[in-house]
Amino acid sequence: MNTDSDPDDSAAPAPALNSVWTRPQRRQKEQLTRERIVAEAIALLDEEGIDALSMRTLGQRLGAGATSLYRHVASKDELIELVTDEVYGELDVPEITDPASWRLALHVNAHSLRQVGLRHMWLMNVLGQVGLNYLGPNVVSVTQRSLAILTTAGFDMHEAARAMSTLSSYVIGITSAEAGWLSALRRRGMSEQEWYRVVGPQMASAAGDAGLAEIYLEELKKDPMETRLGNFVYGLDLILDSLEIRLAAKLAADQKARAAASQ
Amino acid sequence: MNTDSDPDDSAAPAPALNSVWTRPQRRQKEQLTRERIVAEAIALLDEEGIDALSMRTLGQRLGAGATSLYRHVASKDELIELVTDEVYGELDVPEITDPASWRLALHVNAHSLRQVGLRHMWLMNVLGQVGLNYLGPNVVSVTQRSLAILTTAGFDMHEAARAMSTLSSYVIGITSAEAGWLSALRRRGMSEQEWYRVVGPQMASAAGDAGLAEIYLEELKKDPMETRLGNFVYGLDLILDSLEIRLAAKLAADQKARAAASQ
DNA sequence: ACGCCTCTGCGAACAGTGTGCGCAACAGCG
DNA sequence: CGCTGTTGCGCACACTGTTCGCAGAGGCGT
Repeated sequence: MNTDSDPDDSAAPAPALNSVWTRPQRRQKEQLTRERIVAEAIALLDEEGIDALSMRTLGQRLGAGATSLYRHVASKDELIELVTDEVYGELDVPEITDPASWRLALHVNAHSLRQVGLRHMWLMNVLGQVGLNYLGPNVVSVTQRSLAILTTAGFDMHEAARAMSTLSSYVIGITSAEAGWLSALRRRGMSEQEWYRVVGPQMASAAGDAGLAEIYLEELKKDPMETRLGNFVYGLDLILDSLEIRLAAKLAADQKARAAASQ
Repeated sequence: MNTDSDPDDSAAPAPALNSVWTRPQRRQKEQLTRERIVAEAIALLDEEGIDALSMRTLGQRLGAGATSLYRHVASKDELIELVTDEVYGELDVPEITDPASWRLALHVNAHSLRQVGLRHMWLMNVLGQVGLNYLGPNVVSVTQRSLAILTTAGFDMHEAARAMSTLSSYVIGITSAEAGWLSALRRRGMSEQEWYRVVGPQMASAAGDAGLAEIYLEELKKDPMETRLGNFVYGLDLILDSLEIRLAAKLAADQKARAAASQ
């Protein structure tokens, strides 16, 4: 179009410094895919926390522009939905055939959920906000397999759903608190002992009663990670104990009914 | 400075239309205080949800500029902390003298927490994100009084703390899911029945097994609010049952030890 | 080999966000 | 009257999520 000093044959229509060399050869680097985006988002979330996840920084880490992501993901909310489902795939939900092993299976299941929640500290946040609105394949599969544990144990579908709701509410609730606590510590760059030392006196003074502070001071002596695990197991066993009792009662009632029917 | 047609005596130093009448007489309207800010923030949160809370809109509702709020509140996070503590004041934590009435007291306590969480649907979100890092007066007071229920029941401080953690984790977890569910519905402007009708088939097709969808279809027939309350009570009783058993065991052991000591 | 057509990436832009800075107006004091 | 400390706020900055229209590239039919 315009006659510039460039000896190139085909004239550049735009600003002149757009030769073959300066121009980025885009398709060289691997393509942007939904899988790559989700994987990188998880990495970013794990490293920097949920506040650090922005489309621009995520795009940067992928060597792409921010808006390019929208070709593969409709919105940030949808991305979070995808990411959540992906992480749900890490859950360990044992399949059982022997009805008697239901308790162990639930134990493993609960611990697995807690571990995943602590590995990805943003997860519990998201789960709390969303309830059970996400219907990704992994979420659905996990729910089904979890329910299967309880139904093969002998619960009917109705009670199995309620029991599962109780159990996962508890695990999500307590792990959410744990993750929030740990990431708050990380943000401030403190260890748990340091924090207790700082806030213990403050707490003791705020409370006329010394009862609360007493516990905190006691925690100082033990390994905090171990303490939290102990607390988790305490509540878990509380729930499982009750389930065991109800199951026994139900099985006895069923057997009685069957005996009465056959007679 | 400039000679305009205004017969006013004192010349305006800045753009001319700054007379005594156009100038807002600020101190007429009641002052901005931390209490007013917190109260209005709660109102805004309840009406529009947590995403709608911005310093600008909050300032607007108070008839003030956005940055004026920062004279009374250090940051938005601190505001949320204040708001959370304020709402904690709504909780009903019965004080008991008769050790035998612990179960009723915890029942009331748990229901109260759920009600507050449903009244302020943003609360559970915040609680999940934060664990027990907020140390406002109401939060501390509630924690103490909740623990008091369990200690007067006969638990030692250590187990009381664990039991309380279990209980509140469960309530927060399940109420968080419930609130997330309800506010998602409100955002879409659907009733619960409508949603089940839409998503039920989708769910049934995603799951090869029809077990999951079966429950959802069953829910369609009953009052959803009642169903959710039933689910909540189921899990609550699960936990309280176990606590009752442990308490009985502990009391028996204590009595035995006392008898052995006195003999 | 050419033209075309769909797909993918991206720069610019828009409306909003939380928040620091410095200036103006006021209340209460001496 | 002036001084001083408190309170409100306009401006500005660095971000955010998201839309739009354009520019290349790959694949296809002819």
